[in-house]
Amino acid sequence: MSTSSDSKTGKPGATVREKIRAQYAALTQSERKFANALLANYPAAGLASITIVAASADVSTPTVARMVQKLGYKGYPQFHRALLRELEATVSGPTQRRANWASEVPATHLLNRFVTAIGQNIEQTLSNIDTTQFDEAVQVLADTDRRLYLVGGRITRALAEYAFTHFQAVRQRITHMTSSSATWPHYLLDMEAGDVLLMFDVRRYETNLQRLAELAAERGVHVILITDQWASPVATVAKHTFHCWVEIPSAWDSNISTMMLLETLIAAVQEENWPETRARYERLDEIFDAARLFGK
Amino acid sequence: MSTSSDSKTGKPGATVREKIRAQYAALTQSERKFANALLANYPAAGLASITIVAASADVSTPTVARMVQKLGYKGYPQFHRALLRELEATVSGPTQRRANWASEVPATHLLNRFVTAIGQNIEQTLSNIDTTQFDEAVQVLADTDRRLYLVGGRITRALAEYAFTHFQAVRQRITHMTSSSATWPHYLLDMEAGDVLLMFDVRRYETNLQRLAELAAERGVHVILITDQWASPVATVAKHTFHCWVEIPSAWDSNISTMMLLETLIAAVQEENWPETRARYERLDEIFDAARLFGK
DNA sequence: ACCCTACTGAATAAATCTTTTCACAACGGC
DNA sequence: GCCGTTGTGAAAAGATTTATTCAGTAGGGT
Repeated sequence: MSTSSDSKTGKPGATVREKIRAQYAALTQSERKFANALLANYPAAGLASITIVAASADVSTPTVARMVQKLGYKGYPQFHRALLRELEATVSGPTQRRANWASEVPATHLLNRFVTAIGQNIEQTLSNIDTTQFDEAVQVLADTDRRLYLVGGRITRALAEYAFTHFQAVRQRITHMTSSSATWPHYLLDMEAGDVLLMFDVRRYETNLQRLAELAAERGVHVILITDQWASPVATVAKHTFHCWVEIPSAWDSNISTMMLLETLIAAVQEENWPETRARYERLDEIFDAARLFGK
Repeated sequence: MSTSSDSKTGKPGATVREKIRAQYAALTQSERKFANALLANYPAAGLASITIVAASADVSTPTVARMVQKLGYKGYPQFHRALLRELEATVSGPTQRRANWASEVPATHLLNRFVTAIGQNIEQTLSNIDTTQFDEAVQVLADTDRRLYLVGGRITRALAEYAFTHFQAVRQRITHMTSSSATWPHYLLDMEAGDVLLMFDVRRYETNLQRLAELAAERGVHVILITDQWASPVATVAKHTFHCWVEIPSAWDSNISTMMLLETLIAAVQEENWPETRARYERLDEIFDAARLFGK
């Protein structure tokens, strides 16, 4: 469908938004700055004069002028008119309220049903988090005197993996326990009282994980559990439990809210000890740069 | 606060529409002509230059200038700004609804700042998805005549992993290309024209992935790219590209919107061929049950 | 018919916006 | 490290817009 010439100038009838998307790769840094500002407040952020619009995106007027030409408009006034025509069409259309979304995604489209469900899940999850518990868990996770173990179930293994990659950038002494439960006894052997086990367990709950949590708890390990709204049996031995709403119109469960909680935990741990984290990031960058040269 | 002039010009905070209604009796014939044109196409008919706006209402510019002063604005530019602010408020309506997610969590708490950012990312991502492209990509991903390869970068490997686990439940002939690029040539060897490569690449973009995408594309492989708002260089060879907004108040990028897009794709592929998928889920359950007995 | 008042838009001057040019800065390749 | 390329914004020239003035016109009252 999409030909190469389209990607240069965009279809004549395309919306400004579409044109920006089509051209995004070809935009320079400042131009993207403006593009982002416009997309973030579309179309209002493009309906003032070029001077004002440029100033509020914190770029110069020539940058805006150049960009609209890249998008295929002869000049700023033409671009302005295009936005206005779009606005006119949108407002006179039936779905005035959700103009921003509805303009491109029909309400009945799977995308929209899905995002609505996810929004509800996030809302539910958030309103069921006890900030005190959250802050406590963050303290524990940020404490490098404790070794941190990560483990997930069949589906949530990917989340544990994600957690591992990010926590690795933030702190040391982390272990991702592979999913194969056959190897778990070896890890248990090394766990000490005070160590932390961050565990993901959503339905269908796995007996293996429960057994692991029990054994760890017996050894004085601090178990933090991220589970679903119905709560894994692991909750009985966990010191901190977080519930994530996961239902979506589908045969399986969504892990968006789970991931949201995870990312927030990571961000909080990172903030907890920012100077050290920052130093780690810098060193990490250096090493990646070195590795890149390596590969060449 | 309320002066006698308010009764003439309307309350300071009133919308332009309200001000026009309030002043309508005091307007002259030509001014009403313009007022009607504006109300009929609100607010677009007031967002161009005074010259254009006057011409399309078939009145003179002084008429418009006089009228906006009657409404209480110092001049046309101020009137223009007022309309723009209204538009902004309308369009950002759904965003403000997100503020209610806050529930009990204090507004300044990291959780809240984070969730707000994520909400914006999801919204941005959604409004930048072309449903046609989305539907096309789903068709391709659901086609089991094509072999499906999955690959991610350093961070997004976990997403590829997640995609693999779920796609496995939905369809056959899938391969998760491990992150170690040393093994990629073997996979490339087996790729045929028409096969699909679903690739995750968010900044910092990896040269390896770009090279892989190029080689695959040369062999006629259909590359589907999930990237960030700044677009990975892979986009140039990808048949379908999806942009996910990933910025959060943190040193790293959020992959919530990425994951949302992924889950939606999986759900769509699943719906595409529901009877078969359902049968697979049932058999999968049986096998898990059998495996459970196994382990005891 | 006459005047008076209020309204309207052509014309204009001032202000603002738009575009282009150009010099400098940042980056990547050699 | 150097050089060519590319990106960026200050500045100025050119175009447009805005506000005002003012002459002409329409309508209502006497």
